[in-house]
Amino acid sequence: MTKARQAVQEILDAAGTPLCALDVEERAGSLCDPATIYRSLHYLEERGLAESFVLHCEAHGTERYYVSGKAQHRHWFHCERCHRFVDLGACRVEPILRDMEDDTGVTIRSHTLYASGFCSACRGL
Amino acid sequence: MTKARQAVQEILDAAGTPLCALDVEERAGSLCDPATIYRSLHYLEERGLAESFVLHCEAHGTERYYVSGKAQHRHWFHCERCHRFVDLGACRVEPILRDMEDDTGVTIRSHTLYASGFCSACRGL
DNA sequence: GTTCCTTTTGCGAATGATTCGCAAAATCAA
DNA sequence: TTGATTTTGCGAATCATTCGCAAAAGGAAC
Ligand SMILES: [Mn+2]
Ligand SMILES: [Mn+2]
Ligand SMILES: [Zn+2]
Ligand SMILES: [Zn+2]
Repeated sequence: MTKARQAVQEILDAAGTPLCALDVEERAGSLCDPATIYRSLHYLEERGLAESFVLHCEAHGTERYYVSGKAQHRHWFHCERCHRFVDLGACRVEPILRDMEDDTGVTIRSHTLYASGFCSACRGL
Repeated sequence: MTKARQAVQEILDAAGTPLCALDVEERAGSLCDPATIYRSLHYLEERGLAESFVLHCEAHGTERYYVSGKAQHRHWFHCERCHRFVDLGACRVEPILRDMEDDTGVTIRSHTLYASGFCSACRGL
């Protein structure tokens, strides 16, 4: 584990919310080059130490977000107004996916689920 | 409804699988400029005539896929080997999302769910 | 701690999907 | 028709991400 990879891992572990590459860069300061951030994220994801999903938000465009792979697999909500993520808790769709596998014959190795709308703070605005 | 928008709508309605912008372009032939394809897709999505999701596949990178908004809302599986989509059937996660709303206080306006792995044809390779 | 080999990094250039600016073309309403 | 509004084509610009490559770092025997 190199210094850069270690730092990225710790940033994700401590975040408590999905981070895009730029978020990680900011938190890493001048520790390493942006390209190394990307490479470290890939490195961690390949080894299951990080997970990612791609979210499209009207305001920010398409961005890939990363979370630590050390926490329990969970899903996220993205607020279209304040652009914060809300933790929706541990994954509840595994049984449904298993049904879908039975129905269609596919073998599911991974899935992406996220929701968007307004968080409770932004709802009445 | 202009000629270009009409054509894009018909392409999505007839597709039976999610299409990326390039797929739509190919099917539209020289009917219009690529920029007009993108603009038409946005136009249709704003009006609920199309839906999209962003999928990241190791082999193809990050791409946005569109489906007709006229069919029932459903979810898709993406094969990591042959890169075809398999229809997973009508959405089954609405009740779970409603529970998540109750648990967290967020208001969900849309959600994205897709799975990936190997389709039945690619499984034994 | 020197030597040789493998891996990682920085830096700048390239990519590729998508978006923009703007003037021409098409639509629409009166 | 006419003038206003919307849409389109085309090329340039964006922007996140990736690449190429040479320098730097790390590692395992001598
Ligand atoms: Mn956002
Ligand atoms: Mn693919
Ligand atoms: Zn909010
Ligand atoms: Zn397949």
